[in-house]
Amino acid sequence: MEYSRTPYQQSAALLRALSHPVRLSLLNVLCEEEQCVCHLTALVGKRQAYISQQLAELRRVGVVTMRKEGLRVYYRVTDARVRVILKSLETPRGAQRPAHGCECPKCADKGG
Amino acid sequence: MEYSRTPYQQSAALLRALSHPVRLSLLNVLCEEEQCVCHLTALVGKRQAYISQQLAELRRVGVVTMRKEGLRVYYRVTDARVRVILKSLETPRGAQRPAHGCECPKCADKGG
DNA sequence: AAAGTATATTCAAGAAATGGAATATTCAAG
DNA sequence: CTTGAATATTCCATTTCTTGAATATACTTT
Repeated sequence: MEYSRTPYQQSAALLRALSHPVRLSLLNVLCEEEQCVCHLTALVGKRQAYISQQLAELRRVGVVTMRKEGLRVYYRVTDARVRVILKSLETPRGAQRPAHGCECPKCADKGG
Repeated sequence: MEYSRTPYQQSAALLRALSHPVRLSLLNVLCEEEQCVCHLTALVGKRQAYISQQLAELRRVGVVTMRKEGLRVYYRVTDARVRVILKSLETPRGAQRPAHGCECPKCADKGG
């Protein structure tokens, strides 16, 4: 698992953790404010064990943190990027400016 | 595969397409401006067929579009969310305000 | 139409994610 | 220390992702 050469490895791992319907809905709630597991379980409408699994996944990449208080466990978002990303998902798609010619390194800068 | 109830399904698919080191590096280049496949291949340093595979994946979720011009094929980003997300990945993590009590629907709003 | 170039697609095997079931852990109360 | 409640973890079968290899397609030139 020698997976840490490109700077994209870590970003990819973050995005992968987010790229799941249930985890997204969890984060969406958590982005507002800290919540306990029972709340999250009720909101998402899945088994508690399953919710815990998904929360563990989110912890694994460090986007949420848990805090115990008696029997309850409270989760909250600890990575600001999550909010930006979740918010951007609501954004309309939008397009981009057209094109221009090609200046491949393969074509122009070919001196290996 | 009856997977289209939550609005998160589609967002998750988008994020999943992005959550890959090679695809991220492709998008990073494409976010600047349109590029041809040979350019992308040279930049990323992988086999051409492989790059095409990843570009196809990105096309599948609609974040890039291809345009033919002779033998060359030019790709460009067509989903504004991609830029926001990629940019946010460079952002420092940042933390969040503390906590408060719990008001589970399970606890308070229990009238099922 | 044959040959060459740039790019796309298909196939398959190994790796990883998914989600259910059972079970373990932790804390509070008695 | 036993019981019960809230949450976490482990195990496993199934599905999905990954990526190399081979091959196909599309366009240009001759």
